[in-house]
Amino acid sequence: MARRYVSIKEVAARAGVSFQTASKVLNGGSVRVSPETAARIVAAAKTLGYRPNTIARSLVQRATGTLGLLASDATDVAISQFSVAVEQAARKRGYAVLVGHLGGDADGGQDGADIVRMLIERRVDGVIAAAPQVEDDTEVAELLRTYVPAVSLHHVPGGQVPVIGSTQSETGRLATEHLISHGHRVIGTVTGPFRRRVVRSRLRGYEATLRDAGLEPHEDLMVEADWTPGGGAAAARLLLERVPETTAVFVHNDAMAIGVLSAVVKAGRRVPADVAVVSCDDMPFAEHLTPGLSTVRVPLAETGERAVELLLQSIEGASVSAEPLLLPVELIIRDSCGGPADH
Amino acid sequence: MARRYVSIKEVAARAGVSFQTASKVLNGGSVRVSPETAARIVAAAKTLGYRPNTIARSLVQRATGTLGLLASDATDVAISQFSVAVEQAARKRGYAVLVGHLGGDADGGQDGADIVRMLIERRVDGVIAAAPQVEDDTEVAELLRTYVPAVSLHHVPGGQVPVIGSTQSETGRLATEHLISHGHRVIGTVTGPFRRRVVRSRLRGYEATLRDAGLEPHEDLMVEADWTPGGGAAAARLLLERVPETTAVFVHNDAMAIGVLSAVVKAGRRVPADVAVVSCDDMPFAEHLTPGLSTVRVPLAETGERAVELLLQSIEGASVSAEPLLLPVELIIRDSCGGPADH
DNA sequence: AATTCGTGAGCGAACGTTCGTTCACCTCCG
DNA sequence: CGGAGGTGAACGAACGTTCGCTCACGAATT
Repeated sequence: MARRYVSIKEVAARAGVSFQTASKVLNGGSVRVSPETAARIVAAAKTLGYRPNTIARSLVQRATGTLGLLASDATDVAISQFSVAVEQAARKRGYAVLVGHLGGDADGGQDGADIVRMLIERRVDGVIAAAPQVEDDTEVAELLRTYVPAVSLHHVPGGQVPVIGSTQSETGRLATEHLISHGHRVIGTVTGPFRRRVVRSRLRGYEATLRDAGLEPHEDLMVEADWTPGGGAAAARLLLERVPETTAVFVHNDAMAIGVLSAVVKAGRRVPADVAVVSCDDMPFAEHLTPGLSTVRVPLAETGERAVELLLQSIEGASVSAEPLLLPVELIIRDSCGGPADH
Repeated sequence: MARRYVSIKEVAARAGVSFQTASKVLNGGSVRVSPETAARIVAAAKTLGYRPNTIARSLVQRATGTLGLLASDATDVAISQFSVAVEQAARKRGYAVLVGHLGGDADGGQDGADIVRMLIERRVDGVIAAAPQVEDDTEVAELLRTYVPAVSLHHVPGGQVPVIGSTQSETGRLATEHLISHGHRVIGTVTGPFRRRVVRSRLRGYEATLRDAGLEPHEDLMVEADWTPGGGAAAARLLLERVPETTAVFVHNDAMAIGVLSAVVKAGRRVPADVAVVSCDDMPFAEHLTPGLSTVRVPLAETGERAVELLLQSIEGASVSAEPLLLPVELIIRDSCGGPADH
């Protein structure tokens, strides 16, 4: 209780020097101070328990060494993987991370702009947006454009904010191609919310691949869900009911895949013998589901790191490409799809 | 590029008032200003795109409105659930959250103190520690004790830091009792790292319950793992190999349970018919595993909220109880344990 | 007509730093 | 022995706010 931080002035007084000199020794760079005084200052700082006040420092330097992270409710494992990667990459480079999580998809990302404003008022040096909900939030876009360097994982209406991500249509293509190569002809898909770009891109990949193989995509085969295991289970039930001939499912994330696997089994079918499943993400648990989940690996941790790098460059004034920086995805074959293709 | 924030002085100049008056209107409380001037100031702020600088505000108010969160690598789903809850609870009360994630358990939590120092230098108003790795880190403990109000989810060596959590021994007891009530006599357990207090508490509950039922706990039945699905799978394999008579397993978290389920099945046994499984946490996916995972629900989101409340009280100077605040746990019965007890 | 009061606004100081400049003193050199 | 040069440290200003006090002015009260 009654804790008080000691300021550099008190340290200086104790060491018998001006506070500016103490500042040079304790925090500043080029020293121009005799070893003895320096030692005296350091000793004083130590016995008083001095901790530099970065708030004051930020004020004069006009930089906080802090990055803001706008994340969608990171109960979503994928997002949380990404956030951790971002924070660790940032800290390695001397930056701290201030987070704001949006509420569920339900409230329409209403508070995205509030969070960004909060970050701006706290004068973060840059913002990383990782929230599909803001894909079409023009208010957020406008704030990011005009106030602070930013990088987004998702499309930003109006542009001018660098985007980083993965080739999502490729994700849909890889999964679908693999299922086709196993001889499947009735391939359903359990997706995230249709209005998300990720979802539409993946669907584009899925549909194009089907057409390339001479199969006509059908509405009944595409079931919208909400990224959660429960949603995935419900969607799978619906799919099998609407199109009982379905022999394969492409699921848009691993969390939903958990639910899909369980729903398929509960419907009395075997995976992969009766229904093959391929998903997206490759979360750490995917390998250990029963059966092992085949999934298109999205390099979330790497994306986080690259996002930080990109943002830091942009903070340092480098002008960054308008073209999205896309990291490659990779199909990881396990058991749920029936193993390696056999053609 | 070349973005510059406009300060309140520029707003004031444009509105033709002193900057202190502008401050009163835009950020301050009690107004004492005529409606017309107020309107003029607000208008000027709007056209200039003024955003208050909380850095400067923090400096004079000696409070940042920011909470620090020291979290263990939140790739762990449970921790990430907790962090999200903390951040949302904090923001609801006007606080932002600055996070620091420790590296894997491997590097011994070496950087825990670094993170806390970083938080302190950024002058967070309080710190929430959610990292088992720091359970016996005296340096972190000392920092928390002397510099900043804090609340921890785990024991803090030397005390004086309020602790919040769940009754962990109860967790072990509930799970074990339920398995015994199903008639199981050879009950193994797949645990987190032995050196963690959570683990030891749960083991205490497990052993005590076995003894109460006249069963002698045996070392071979307790297998240490690392909280991950992969670790859980390996541990389960080892357990079934060492004690093939095992008919039930108590797993220390849902992530490992995923691996345990898969390892049991791969060993040619059925869950729950041959081997019953009960776990801890109740993550959103637990319900949707195959079979549905019975698990002792740990109220992580609620714990996060309570942690924030407790911390805020402590920041406001309330002296808080030395006794850990423990939230109740609850056994959720699904299929992996064989359903409700039938005695 | 003299005094009090309230209202609207200005002003100085402080928060804890960093940064660039100035200053005092000593040594060395011609 | 006088000035140049170098070294160690002090000093003033600024960063963008909040907070408490002062001040001018007009209306209301005596």
